[in-house]
Amino acid sequence: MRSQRLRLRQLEALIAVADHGSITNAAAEMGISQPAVSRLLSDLTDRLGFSLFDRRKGQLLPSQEVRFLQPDIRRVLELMRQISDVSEDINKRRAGHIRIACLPGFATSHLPDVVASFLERRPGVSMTIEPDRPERILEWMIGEQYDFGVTDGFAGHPAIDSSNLQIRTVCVFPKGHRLAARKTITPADIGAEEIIHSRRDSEFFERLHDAFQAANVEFNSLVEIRQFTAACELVCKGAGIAVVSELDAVKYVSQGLDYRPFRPLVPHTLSLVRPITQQPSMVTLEFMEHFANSLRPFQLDSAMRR
Amino acid sequence: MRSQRLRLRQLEALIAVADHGSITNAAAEMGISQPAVSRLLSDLTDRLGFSLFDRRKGQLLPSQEVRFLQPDIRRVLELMRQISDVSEDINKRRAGHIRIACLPGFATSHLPDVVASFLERRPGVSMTIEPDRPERILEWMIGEQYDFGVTDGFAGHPAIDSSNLQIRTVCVFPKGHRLAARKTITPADIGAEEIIHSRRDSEFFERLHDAFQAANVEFNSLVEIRQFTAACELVCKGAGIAVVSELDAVKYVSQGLDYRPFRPLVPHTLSLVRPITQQPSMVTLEFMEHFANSLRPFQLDSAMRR
DNA sequence: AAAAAGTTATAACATCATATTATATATCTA
DNA sequence: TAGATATATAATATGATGTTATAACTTTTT
Repeated sequence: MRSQRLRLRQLEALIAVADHGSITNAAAEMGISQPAVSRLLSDLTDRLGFSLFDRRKGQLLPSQEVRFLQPDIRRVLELMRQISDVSEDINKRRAGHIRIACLPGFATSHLPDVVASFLERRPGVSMTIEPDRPERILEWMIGEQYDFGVTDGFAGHPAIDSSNLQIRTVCVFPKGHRLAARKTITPADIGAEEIIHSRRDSEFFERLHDAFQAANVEFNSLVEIRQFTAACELVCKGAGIAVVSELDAVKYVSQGLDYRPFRPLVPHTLSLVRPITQQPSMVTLEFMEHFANSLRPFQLDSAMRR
Repeated sequence: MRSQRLRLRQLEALIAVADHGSITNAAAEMGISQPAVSRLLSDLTDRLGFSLFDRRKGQLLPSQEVRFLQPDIRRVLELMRQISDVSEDINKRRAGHIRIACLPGFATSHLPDVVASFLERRPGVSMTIEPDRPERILEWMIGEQYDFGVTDGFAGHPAIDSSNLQIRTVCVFPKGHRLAARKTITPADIGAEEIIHSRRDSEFFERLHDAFQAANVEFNSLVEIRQFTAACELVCKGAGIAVVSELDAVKYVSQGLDYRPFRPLVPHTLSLVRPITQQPSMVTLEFMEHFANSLRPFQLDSAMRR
């Protein structure tokens, strides 16, 4: 008769009685009948093999043995409650963890706003953000180390699910610059300027350079740099001008930068990537949508492209 | 249908599947049938409200949501196992905690041996030992702060259960002392010696003093001190002689002390006390018996008293 | 593409845990 | 000791958890 498995319900009854001093009160507290609790306790006594309570003046006091076990028992019950609560939160998309890999520029310019607004109403959600080079971002995705990635000019890979977004680009210059007089800016307008631009082997540079060639304007290179944000910093300091994603440009208006649309349209291709094999968690899906929405105002939509 | 309470069994199944990659293996591991596990999981899915596993190449991989919950779930299962194990140990008297209050002398002389031999074969048992004055020991008992106490000359109290033991006493002197020539020592033998003795208001001093008076020998007081152990220390240093419990005397033979029985019999009364209201834990009962046994060799039994 | 092998889900049912109500028994209070 | 209160036991209902049998689905092999 040294019976069965230890039951959670028995432990709940034990703690209820310890806390309320009588089986009757414990039963009321648990919302079940007194005999139910009585039997839970007698079963538990059989199971554990020692007496659980001493009766003193009508009060049931936990035995020394029970007192010794109580902390662990309470921890179990607390953890069960917590698991329940957290799974509730997961359903409300209020708990979980999202691992994001992105370009370094993104981690400092656009992403923080998006992340902050996302987390604001989701107290149980946490994130890991890993800024790195595009090649590493792809590795993270393939290895399923991260749930979601932001990179640019992604060519495609069998293990990676991606969607490319065309982001509007603008010509940036220091506030008060002569270019501020123009409504849009063309290669011809900036032939005389020194240009800060992305790497020569990048897809975006190639497209920008083509635009200058087509307009028969010389491309006057000053600095080659990876990140649009760094280019903006340099422009702010008056080092030169640049054509960058509008996404980055807007962050620098408060720091003395001004910008105008660049024509012809030379969009910057942003790639949202994720591991194809792994089913993303619900909260990750929600974040990806949230992120995509945050880019919508900067996207080159069909209306504009015409 | 967002059903019932979270079941332990469901969590066990979840972890088994996560650990063994398939429902079939998990079922084998748990020693139950495959459909049983299948149903536990489907019930749990209903309960939690999100999918638990992604199938990839025939392997079941835990979903992101499950991975997020896994640490807590494992902790619950581990704690349940632990509660089971500890309660086993309690039954074998191998786990528990015993709070002992005793006279300061006891804490350094007799008790350590008894405690050490008791704990040796009981890995899960821990103790609190509080050395204090007799008055405090009684307070501890009345307040149920401690499980067991050792004091002396206890008069009785409605909240305290006690048993008094008569411990043989001996006359102690430095090795090589002239008294070593005698087989037993009487007041007449030590009339010339300076005596180190317990407090004048103690029951034991009174009885000792009476013995001297009955023998018509002057009691030559040198030092009055609470503890027998302290008296032994002084005797070792050659300060004088003393009549102390044999219990304490034996600890000092290795430190240059010698002793002989004292006549007439003036036993020292040791009191073992415990709170009367509180049922002691099984391991405490066992310790009290162990402790009483350890005193038996020093007890004045009826055979000796004649 | 079909067959074979393996895995999982569903159905029908047995058993045990956990609840109920009714009632006997024990314990406390006056 | 009587009455009030608390607890245990009995009879029974229901849900959780198990079983076996079998259908449905996947993956691998032919």
